[in-house]
Amino acid sequence: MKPDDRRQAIMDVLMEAGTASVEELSFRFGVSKMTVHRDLDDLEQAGLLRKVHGGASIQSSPQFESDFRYREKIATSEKRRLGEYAATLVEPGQSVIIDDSSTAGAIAGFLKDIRPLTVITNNLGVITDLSGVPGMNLIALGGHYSKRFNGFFGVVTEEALRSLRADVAFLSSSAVEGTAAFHQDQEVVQIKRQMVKSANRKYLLVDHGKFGRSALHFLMGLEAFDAVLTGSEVSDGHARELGDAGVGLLRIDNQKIMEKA
Amino acid sequence: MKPDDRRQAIMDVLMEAGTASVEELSFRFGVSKMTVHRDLDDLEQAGLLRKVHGGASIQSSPQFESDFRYREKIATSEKRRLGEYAATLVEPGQSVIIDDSSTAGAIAGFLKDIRPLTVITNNLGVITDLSGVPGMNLIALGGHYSKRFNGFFGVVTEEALRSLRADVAFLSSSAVEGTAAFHQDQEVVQIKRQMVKSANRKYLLVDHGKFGRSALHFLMGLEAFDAVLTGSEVSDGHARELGDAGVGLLRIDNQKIMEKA
DNA sequence: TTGAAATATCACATATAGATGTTATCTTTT
DNA sequence: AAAAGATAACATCTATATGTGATATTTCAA
Repeated sequence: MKPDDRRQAIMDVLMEAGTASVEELSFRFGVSKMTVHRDLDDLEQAGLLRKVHGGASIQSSPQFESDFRYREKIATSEKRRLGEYAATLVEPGQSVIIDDSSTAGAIAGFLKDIRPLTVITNNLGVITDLSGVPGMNLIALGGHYSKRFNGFFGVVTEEALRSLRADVAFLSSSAVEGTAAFHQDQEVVQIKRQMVKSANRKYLLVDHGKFGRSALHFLMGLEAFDAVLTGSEVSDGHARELGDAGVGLLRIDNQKIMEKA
Repeated sequence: MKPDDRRQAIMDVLMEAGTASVEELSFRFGVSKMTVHRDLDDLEQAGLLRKVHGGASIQSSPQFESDFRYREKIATSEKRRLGEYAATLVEPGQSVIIDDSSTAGAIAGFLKDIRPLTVITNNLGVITDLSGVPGMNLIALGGHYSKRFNGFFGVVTEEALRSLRADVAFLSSSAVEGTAAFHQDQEVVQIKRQMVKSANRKYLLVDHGKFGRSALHFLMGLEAFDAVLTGSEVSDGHARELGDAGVGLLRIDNQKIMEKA
């Protein structure tokens, strides 16, 4: 295991647990405490965690939470799982919309083998990821770049979307309360709404942590989506609530779908 | 000097001279012939050159020439020079269009200090380069991605451009013959033309090697540009030809402008 | 507040992977 | 076949990563 891999792994541990001791990390990765200290210093330098006496804890200010570098890491395993499953909903030859979220972005990696394929996105991560994949028709949505979301937004984006039509769209939102999705940014909301309009089938991908939270702007009701994909970790209460409202919910297990409500 | 730097440097030499001997490279970089061999093997593996007995020569099939990985490397110093000068034509607060070319792309690095600034581009290299620069309002033009040009093209791109207006545009073309610019790709031509329409001042940046060559599609007459920027290496004959036709030509020296025709 | 225990840091020693050079041997060119 | 060049195998060198033990700092309880 190389240093960089170990550091990534440390972040993964932190993302899960929120906090970890030097002792524990040292044992877990089979390296000295000194090495763990050096890793933590490095990661702290990069602004990814905060060292505390005895270990480290994850940065978690509100400002930090909405930073995409943070968001792209949290719940990585759940996101990968959702992404992997979502990719099975796509057939070769289709066109797919992917929004600016890191959750939807996780699909990109799994789409590389489904060719030919058209991918439409305003997500810079996805663009970088898929540019140069042979057999991949990559359509970028322009717009002004937002560092916070690592994507493109605005009238230009919206107009470009209006002239396009896709088979499937994969979106995410930062919060799900009751049977509606919410997002903290008006501009992002605009684009997501247009994406839904421009696609035949629509799926909302949200990790279980998003349930029961709210955000400033109403995005849309969940009934707008063909299905909501989330991790099996989601509480039965939330699952039932959606089921009662007639919203299709797919709880994705590590191996397969758990339940089709 | 690190291995990767040396390999890059070897490519630079090759780009200039077209061919180089192992002996020569070994001496020039102060390493053994064995090391040069290893470098060349590596670069050959990456498809960037062809080994021949005694040295290496550059890959130079027509297909390869129009590959952006190749284009982004040739005449680097001249391009940097043009880019650096071009940046002086931009004032803080303005909006700037940069096209898909690597020549125009070279401006990006020099624009980072001119803030605030709006940059409009379909060049993925520039987007990657400028995303995250604070004080920079980066507007990407969408469109379908072309690996060959590492940029975005098509109706979407064109439409986005139509709704935008910039103070300055920096373009390049693959050939200049007489007093007209040419390009090998129809789709690219479309976008460049719209860029010119969407900008107040327009500059064409071309390294001296582009003069006297031609390409499939007529792009536009040079009189459409406020000035043509090129290296001082350009022949007097070509310079005179432009001057006679009333086209503004700026020959950029290593230190300053040589001549203002 | 103070001192013992826990933890962190520092400076140096060691280990390791990658890069390079050398020489001998094989291959190509003429 | 001789000369030039390429390759292979091994030795050496170097930067980076890691570990160790000494020293400093922090924590917490008395």
